[in-house]
Amino acid sequence: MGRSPCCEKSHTNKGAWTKEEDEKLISYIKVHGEGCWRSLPKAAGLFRCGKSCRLRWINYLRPDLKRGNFSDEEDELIIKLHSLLGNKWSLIAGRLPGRTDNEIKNYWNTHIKRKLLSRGLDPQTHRRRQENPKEITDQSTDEEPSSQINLELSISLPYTSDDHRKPEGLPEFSPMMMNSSFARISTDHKTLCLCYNLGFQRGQTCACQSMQRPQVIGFCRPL
DNA sequence: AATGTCATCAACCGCGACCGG
DNA sequence: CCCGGTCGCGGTTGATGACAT
Repeated sequence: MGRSPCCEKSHTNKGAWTKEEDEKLISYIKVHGEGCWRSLPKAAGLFRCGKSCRLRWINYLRPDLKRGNFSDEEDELIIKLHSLLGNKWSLIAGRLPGRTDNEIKNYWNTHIKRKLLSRGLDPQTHRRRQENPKEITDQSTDEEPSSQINLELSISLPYTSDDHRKPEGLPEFSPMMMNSSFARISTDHKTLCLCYNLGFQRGQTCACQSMQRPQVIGFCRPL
C-alpha cells in the first residue's frame, strides 16, 4: 500500500526545464492565472507533474522575482528573521520582496551559515558558540536580539480587537518585511498581530479577522 | 590539458495541513 | 467526524560550474 503518487510518473518529464516548457507554463499562467496545479500540466500541454510546475513558476518564472545577489541589508534581515522564526523559509521569504523560500533556504545553507560561524555564532540558536556549558549560562546579557526577546512562536486562540496592540519588548521590524504573510507571535503569553505592530490599522494589511481557522494556527495572510 | 574537489542552486521527495464531500 | 484529493513547506539530492592541483 502506501501513498498514491502525485502524478503519473511514467508520462512526466523530470529534471531541468527546457525553454519551451518554460514558455508554455508562462503563457498558460498569463492567461489563466495560478492555481489548480494538478490539472495545469495537461491544460498547458506540459508533461510535468503539477508540483513541478508550481515550483518552477514560484522559484524561477514569476515576473516579480528579484534575482541577483543578496544585499547586506537582506542578509541581516534574513538572520534576524531566522532568529525569530527558525527554518520557516516561506515566512522569511514573505518578508523579502522578490525572494523565494527556496532561494533563501539555499542562501542560508551556503552563505549565511558560514557568516554566522565566522562571527562565532551558532546558526541554529544564534547564540555564541561555547564549548563550556557554564559560559553559555553566563551569557544572559548577550547582545543578539533573539536573546532579548521571548521569541516563542505559539499556537493560540484568536485574539480580540484589544489584542491588536504592540506589547512591551516587541522587536522593531523594517518595512522590507511588508510583503506577503504575517506571523502572529506570542510574547509573554500575549498574542499579537505583526502587521499592526508595523503600524498598519486592523484590516489594512492582513486578513486576521477572516482567517478560516484562527484557533488552529497563528499565522495569517495579507489582504 | 586533465582530473579532482568544492560551492551553488534548481529540482525532487515526503509529509503534514487544508478543504470539500 | 472521516476520508481522499490537493497544496505548500522544508529537507535533501544531483547536475553544473568554478577553482585548485
